[in-house]
Amino acid sequence: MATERAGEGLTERLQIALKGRGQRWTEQRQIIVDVLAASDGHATGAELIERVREQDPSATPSTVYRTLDLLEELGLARHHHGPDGRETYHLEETVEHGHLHCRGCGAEQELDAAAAAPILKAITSATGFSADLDHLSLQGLCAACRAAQVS
Amino acid sequence: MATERAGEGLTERLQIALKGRGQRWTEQRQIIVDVLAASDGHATGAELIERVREQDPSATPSTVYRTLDLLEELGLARHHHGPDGRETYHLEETVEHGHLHCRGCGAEQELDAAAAAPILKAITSATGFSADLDHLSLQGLCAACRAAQVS
DNA sequence: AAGTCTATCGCAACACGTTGCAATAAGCAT
DNA sequence: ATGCTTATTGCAACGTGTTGCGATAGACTT
Repeated sequence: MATERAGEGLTERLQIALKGRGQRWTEQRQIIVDVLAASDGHATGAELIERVREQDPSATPSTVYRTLDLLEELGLARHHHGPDGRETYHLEETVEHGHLHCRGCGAEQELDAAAAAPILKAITSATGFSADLDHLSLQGLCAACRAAQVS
Repeated sequence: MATERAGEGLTERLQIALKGRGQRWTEQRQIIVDVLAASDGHATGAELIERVREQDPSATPSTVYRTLDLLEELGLARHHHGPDGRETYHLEETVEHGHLHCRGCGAEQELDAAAAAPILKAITSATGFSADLDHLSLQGLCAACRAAQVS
């Protein structure tokens, strides 16, 4: 039961993708991918750095952020911005999804692809824009808070 | 035509609102409101600070950000996060609107209330969530880039 | 196996935004 | 006008994320 090691398939995919771009596979990148795989769901940059440092205290923020950027370029990871502008990262394996932040109760809901489909469709027909679900981060009032406020 | 001075009505509204909350009207706040009014459209925190400093070199970032937060609490200003997580602020007088960032060409479109209406409606019916248009910041591909990429 | 090229790393400095605290000054009461 | 209360300010330090640069070390060639 590998709780720390990313699936061999993922590592392999990465090595191949990197080689194809003339880039290199390093111990650090293995650790960062592992950490990202182990923290399924979301993790902020700071959390990821902390966890990477547990395995390799010599790791620095710049390396972690640069690797995250690289993983995004390769389509293996994504990030989005929370309501406070901070970033959270997750592996692309995670189902693509959006986020809803309620400014009333602070709750955060996820928005899966099925629920988002009509929204994305409305966006496209209103604007011609094809929006990325993974960057869709809405703020507003959830149903409960709305009911409470209407009074 | 006052390009630097916020409308007297606005200033008055502010003074009254502040007094009602046991808070104070200061020179700094006047300057910040003026700057915000003069930079119609959007301005980042850093830009606002710079412009405030032109009028009062002793102003500090903390004061500017705290005042912006205050203006938001009073419903006079808003901020939203760009695709890089940085913030942009604008007066509430500005028409409420959302933003569309194209990851292909980097273009930024505004989304006015009329165009957004069906989108907000779709969000509500899919999730029960009542989304804030001013925080609606989408990323994706604009129509032109989509056409170019489909090739 | 040794050498070469250059991607990656660690470091240090920067940029934006936030927070705690002591000094200042706004607004009220006398 | 003078003093009092406390909101506001400036400062300094911190947190997150980014960037430039010299040193390190992968991967390939010979």
